[in-house]
Amino acid sequence: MLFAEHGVGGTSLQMIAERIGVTKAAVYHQYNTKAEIIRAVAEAELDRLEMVLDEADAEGDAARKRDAVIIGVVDLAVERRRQVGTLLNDPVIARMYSKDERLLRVLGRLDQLVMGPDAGPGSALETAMLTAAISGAVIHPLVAHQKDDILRSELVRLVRRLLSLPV
Amino acid sequence: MLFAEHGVGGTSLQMIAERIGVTKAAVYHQYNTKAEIIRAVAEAELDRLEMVLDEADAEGDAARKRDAVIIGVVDLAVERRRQVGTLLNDPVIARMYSKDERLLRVLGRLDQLVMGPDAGPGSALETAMLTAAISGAVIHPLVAHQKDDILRSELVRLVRRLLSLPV
DNA sequence: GTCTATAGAATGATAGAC
DNA sequence: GTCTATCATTCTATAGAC
Repeated sequence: MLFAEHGVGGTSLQMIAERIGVTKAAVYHQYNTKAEIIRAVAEAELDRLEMVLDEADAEGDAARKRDAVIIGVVDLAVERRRQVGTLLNDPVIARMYSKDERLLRVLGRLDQLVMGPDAGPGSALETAMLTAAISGAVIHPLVAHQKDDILRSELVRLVRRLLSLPV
Repeated sequence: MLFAEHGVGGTSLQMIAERIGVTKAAVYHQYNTKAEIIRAVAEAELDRLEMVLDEADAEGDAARKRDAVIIGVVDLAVERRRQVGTLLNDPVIARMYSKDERLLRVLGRLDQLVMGPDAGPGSALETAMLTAAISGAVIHPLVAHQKDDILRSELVRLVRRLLSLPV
């Protein structure tokens, strides 16, 4: 993904068109502005996260929902290392979505699923740290070379420890 | 900081010059290329991190070093929320420093100080998660509004939990 | 839908005066 | 050291042919 390679602000429509294999004009036929492209990419990533939440929410009780969402989010982050980090960390997207109600709603749902229905308002920091830890760890210089399956199991273990859950 | 606001790739020399209050030509008198500016900013941030490590290393035993580095890194991240995230997450800097020996050496030192002298190679992921969690949490949408002092104490508490340390 | 061609602004970088 | 002026290139975006 180009946004993850050069940052959103450092990616031009020329690059995007060349990567796809068409001209700029063809890209502009699908999207009217660069902002629209950014939005489409961010929304697609949010779709994936929401699917993970939906699947977890289909579980029976709160504990199973929580376990499912932890595994699901870790899987998503490992599978799409760079993209998840871009969504959460790129300053252009951050500015675009700082007041976006969908992003806040999805993060709120994640918070509820992870921390349980009786979570107070103080749980936000814990959830923030959780998502930051996962999305940041998978692209960290110290971990860049790590194999997917080892990364997955270790991340789940550390996340559970962060949440004071039994491993 | 402009790099934190628009990303490194999305920041132009025009913007930098205007922010300082001079012309582009004046900036080019100090730095020969844009890459040189990026490097200077990243090095300054690394300097700060290394100073924190130096102070922690001056403590007596391993446990005190570890406690000092946790508090120092959290303080640094809260004090410079955006900048720390930029150094660790911006793809342009990441590419520039992916094979930089100084960055790897500093992160290695951090790993040693946090995990102790008897830490195995598996500790890298734990340290990666730690730095990612701290640097990512402080700029997270769910936490952006949080006051500095509360953020500081809560982060230290959660970091210690992540490391299985007594709070 | 995709192309060529182009407009007008912004980009990184340089030359030369003060 | 800082300025104005400029260079070649690239940028976002549009017009119009096929």
